[in-house]
Amino acid sequence: MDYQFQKIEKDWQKFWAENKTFRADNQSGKPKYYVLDMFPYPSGAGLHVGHPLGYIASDIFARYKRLKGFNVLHPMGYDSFGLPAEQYAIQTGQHPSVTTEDNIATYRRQLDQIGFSFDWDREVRTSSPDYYKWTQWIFMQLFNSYYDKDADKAQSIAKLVAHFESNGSAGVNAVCDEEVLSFTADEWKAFSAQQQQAELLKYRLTYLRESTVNWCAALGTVLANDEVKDGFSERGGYPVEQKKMMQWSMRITAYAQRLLQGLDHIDWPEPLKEMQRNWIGKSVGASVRFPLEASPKSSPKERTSEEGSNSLSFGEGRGEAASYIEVFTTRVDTVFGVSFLVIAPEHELVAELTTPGQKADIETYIAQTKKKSELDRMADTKTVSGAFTGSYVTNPLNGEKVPVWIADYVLAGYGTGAVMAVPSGDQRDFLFAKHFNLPIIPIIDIQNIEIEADPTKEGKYINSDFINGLGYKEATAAVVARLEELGLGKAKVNFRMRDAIFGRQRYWGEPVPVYFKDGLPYLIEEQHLPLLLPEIDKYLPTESGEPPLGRATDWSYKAEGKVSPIGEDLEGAEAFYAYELSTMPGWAGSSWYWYRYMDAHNDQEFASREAIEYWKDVDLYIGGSEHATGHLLYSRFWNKFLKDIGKVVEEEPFKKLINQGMIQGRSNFVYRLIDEEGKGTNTFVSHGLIKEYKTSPLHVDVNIVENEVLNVNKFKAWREDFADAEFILENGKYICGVEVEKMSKSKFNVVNPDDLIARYGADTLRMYEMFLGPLEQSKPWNTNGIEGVFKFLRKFWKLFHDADFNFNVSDEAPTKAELKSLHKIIQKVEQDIERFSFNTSVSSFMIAVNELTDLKCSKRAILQELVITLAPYAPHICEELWTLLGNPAGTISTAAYPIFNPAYLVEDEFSYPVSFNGKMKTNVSLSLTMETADIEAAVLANADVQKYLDGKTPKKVIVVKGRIVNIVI
RNA sequence: GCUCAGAUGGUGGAACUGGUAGACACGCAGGACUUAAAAUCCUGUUCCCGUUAAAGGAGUGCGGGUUCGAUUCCCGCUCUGAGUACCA
Repeated sequence: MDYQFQKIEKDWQKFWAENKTFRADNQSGKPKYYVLDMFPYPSGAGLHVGHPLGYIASDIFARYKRLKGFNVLHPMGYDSFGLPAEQYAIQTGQHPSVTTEDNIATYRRQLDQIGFSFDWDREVRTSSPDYYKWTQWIFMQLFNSYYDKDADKAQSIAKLVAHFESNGSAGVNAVCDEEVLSFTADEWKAFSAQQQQAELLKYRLTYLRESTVNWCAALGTVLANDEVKDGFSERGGYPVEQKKMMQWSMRITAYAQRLLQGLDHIDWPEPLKEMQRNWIGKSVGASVRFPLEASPKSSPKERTSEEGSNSLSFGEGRGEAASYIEVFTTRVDTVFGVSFLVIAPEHELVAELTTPGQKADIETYIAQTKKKSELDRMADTKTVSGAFTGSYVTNPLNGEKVPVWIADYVLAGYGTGAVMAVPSGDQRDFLFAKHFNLPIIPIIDIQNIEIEADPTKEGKYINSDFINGLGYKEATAAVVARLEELGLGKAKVNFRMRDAIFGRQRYWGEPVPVYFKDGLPYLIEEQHLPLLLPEIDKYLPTESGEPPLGRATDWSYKAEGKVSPIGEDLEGAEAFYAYELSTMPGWAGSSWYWYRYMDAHNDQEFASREAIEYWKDVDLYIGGSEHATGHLLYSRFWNKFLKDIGKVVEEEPFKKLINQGMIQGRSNFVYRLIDEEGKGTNTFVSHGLIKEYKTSPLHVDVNIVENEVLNVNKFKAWREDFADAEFILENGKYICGVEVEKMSKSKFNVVNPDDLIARYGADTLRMYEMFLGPLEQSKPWNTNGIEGVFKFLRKFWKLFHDADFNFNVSDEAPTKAELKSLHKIIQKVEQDIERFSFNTSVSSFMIAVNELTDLKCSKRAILQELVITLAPYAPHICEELWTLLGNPAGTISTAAYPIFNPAYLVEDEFSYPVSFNGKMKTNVSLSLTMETADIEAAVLANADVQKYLDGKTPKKVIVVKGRIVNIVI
């Protein structure tokens, strides 16, 4: 039979499913290997040809590892909570779970067609209650934990309570809100339960607080920083504004240092690690307090907690007048160059600092900055603007009077929202000083500040009191020491990363397992998990602007017992408490899912101890780099937390990570002829001739174009108005234009894997996706060339068959040449897979099959091994041939990868390339056992070489044994 | 602006540690088979000069450098893509 891929592929996919060929066991004598793909959000559009790229690569790797004797865990699931299903629900009234279900069915069908070796018994769906029960459970553990800086890990909140009970707040070194109370043990005990709860909330790893959020009115929800691009929502492109809201947050900043350090120990692409480093944004510097002019010197040592908190930290606490402004600086050595202070327009002290005389100015300026959108503010970095408050602070080291300004180049969200301006060393301060005529004080002898600021660290200090004459390092140390002595500053590490907002005003997400009592949040009891998403009448905010869950009629909790059903006797109604109305964000379910695969059906734990200790972590994770600062950071955070509380064993979840490149679209164009009146005609000009005519380009469906040649008949059938289109051809063909764009329906450049599989089969698709180029490189999809891979598989099939397609394999002993071809490919594929260079192994397979075809090789000894090496790439055809070779069905998946024998590659002769001054001219074939001196003599004696020498004596002859001869003349 | 990645034939790409640049495939051209087409097979295909062959010259974004020898290493520049954006 000819290569009948459709039948073969269907048969084997059925066989794998029925026999659970790829089921992984949680115990095995084999070493474990965990290959994970980033699970997809099941969108309504289904898979396009770009999606499976990473899945194919990981599948090849997983299948290869099985052949290499590993117990491989290779699961797949769905990140099935998300906005699109909800948007669709709003439009159609259809429950998101219904559309999600449908979309998953489509995904599953498409995935199955490609022949992946997933263990489907372990499938997870983040929107399934069996799954989100454990997402909620992890949330509860976070709520019940705080970060102890001395132990440098998360600890049970009970431990903190015990500390408060015996020692009060003294000696607590924890990551917390900036405004925590100082109290004794007795005072703590005297607090009401409510006061205690309010205080503990300031320490919990997930907590509620009023924060400035990215509010997207069009989507009706808040967005995480990584979901906002240039002031617009990443999804949909709607405007995003800053708004203050009560929000659940995750204290990820507690882990900033560990998240940073962990990067040094994982095998991830360097650019991705760099992105995380930038996102975390560690800067080492100092905090410095500038006392306010009029007020008496503060006694700042009483403050309990600003350390480690990343948030704004102003004043002495609530209700009291501030006595200083705190700034963060990375150049504390330049403190004698401070000629003014700048605080953000949103800074808490602005009103207090503004003198009556300056009030009008300041108010005008604030109004002006408020009007500017986030986008304008970012785009416009050149215009200098600001206003003087009228107040002064004192330089803590030289007592000089320093004016306080406000300006929008200082961001409220970073550091303390205030900077000490050193115009001689900082370009922004320099421009500001020039613009407003403020003094610019040189502080380093070699500084050149004629035209711009000079941030040098070289040279000696001048105009700088006790550090005059010192160098950078000593000066910094001396200034910090003096500030500490004065109690007006200290060395400080600042992180740019903020705590992550953990709530969406949306329906289609995990409910937060929290109810409210007297305005404070409490966890529901663990036995009541999962807290199921309630049914609601429509998926919109309530009339009063509450999130959609506010529409649920029975959305409350009875602490001692059960969830209140509607219409229940209202006796004891005061014991029913309202649930949280927001739901968890998209990243909640994806921040731990790799553990659920380890033990997907466990209803006692998120995964059993045994399963976690066996599988430990993900050995290879493949996915897109777009998740660099979202999913991949949050997952590392949750993993570290789970490690801290002893639930998992590894500090980092993903040992090795590979980013597959994005597949871009490749659009084709036709060119409509424009007539004299400037109107479009129904005549189309071939691309090569468009310079001679007036035309306008028009996207054309790439599926009716082959090798840039338009199928004219299909084009006429494509759209009614083209039915009687006419064409101006070149060489009898209509050639289309080409452009690389995003793959999207509106550009008619979407290529569907289903169509390609129907035409060429999954094995061809798999190999072609790999053949396209290096996995990590982004590239446009181009179906041109898929024929080459298809031909290769047919040729491969033919090796096992005679001219009439009868299966025909001989048991003759292989020749040296055949063994050489085989072992070349065994070695090559092994090396290529280990370095994830799948495209080069496809070429090598082609070379091997070409060679064996030329050798007319049909020997079992060769082909049986070749089939195993190809099986990870083209599993269906290999299963079929493996069975035809007489092996039990399905056993190729666990066959042993052939052992490479270098002896078969040993050559005794080598054709030395001989170059003259580095330019290759001729070859001389010599024995590989020859020594350098003999090679030189033999080469020089060669007739061709003599000809090139043309009687000249070589100046030098370089001989590299087994490689090259270079003659210098 | 900063950070990172990249630039090789008509196209996708290969060349792994500095050692024959262009493997493999597409496309194109020519040929075989065929009444014809499709399919299949064979040959050629970096560019320039050359009637063919030979011979010669140029050549991995641009300009320099190191080296017997550079796509590979170093310096400077241009362009493309990604991330980030007044981070004090």
